[in-house]
Amino acid sequence: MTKSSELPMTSLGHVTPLKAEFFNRDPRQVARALLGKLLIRKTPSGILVGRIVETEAYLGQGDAAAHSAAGRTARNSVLFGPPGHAYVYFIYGNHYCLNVSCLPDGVPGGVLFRALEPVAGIQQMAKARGIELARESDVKKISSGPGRLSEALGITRDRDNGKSLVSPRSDLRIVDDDYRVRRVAITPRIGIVKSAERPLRYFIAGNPFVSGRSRQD
DNA sequence: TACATGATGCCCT
DNA sequence: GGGCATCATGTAG
Repeated sequence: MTKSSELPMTSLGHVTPLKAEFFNRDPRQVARALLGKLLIRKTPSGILVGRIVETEAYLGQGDAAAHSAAGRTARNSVLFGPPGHAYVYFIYGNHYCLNVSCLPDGVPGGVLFRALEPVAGIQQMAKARGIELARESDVKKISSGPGRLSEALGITRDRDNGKSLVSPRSDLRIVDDDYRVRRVAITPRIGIVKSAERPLRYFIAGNPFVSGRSRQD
């Protein structure tokens, strides 16, 4: 509330930027709590805003699917650092995925952003994705998927890996606009082989912008 | 230095 | 529903 005046998004009304403490806990709690929050990207040509509708938790220890499972390396070091920082990695030769570090400095863990519901800067995001907004349903192609949302927001490893998501000066932040999530669904994570059965994927039940199979509640 | 693999998305059938 | 592009990273040799 105190910082809301710093953000040029008066059209969205009252918002509260999340602080580092929000991320200083178990990734499962963070993944659940992030649903309904707004991810905000400031660019030279405008503000991009998306509501977080789908996340996945990656536990530092005892989670074979997590990048941090085999210990600290140059690539995954952000996951071992302080909470509230962006961990961006390149995957399948084509896509970037955005995560946020959780837990105290020295303890690995993170949350993957899997899907956003476009809120503002929709035209600019569609352009970044190279898609035409011909029909209403085309909006769902903008940021329904981890690689898609990264492309929509212009997120890359060089530009964003290691960046704070809780600094007032950061061009990438998360805020709370008091949006109420009605119902949360929990399922196994998508696209992994190890620890594939663990229910660590969280999404807003019934939200049409959730990626892949949004059924189940 | 070489090689296998992956927290994906797109296009084709 | 399935195949494939495409490359950074980690590990083996």
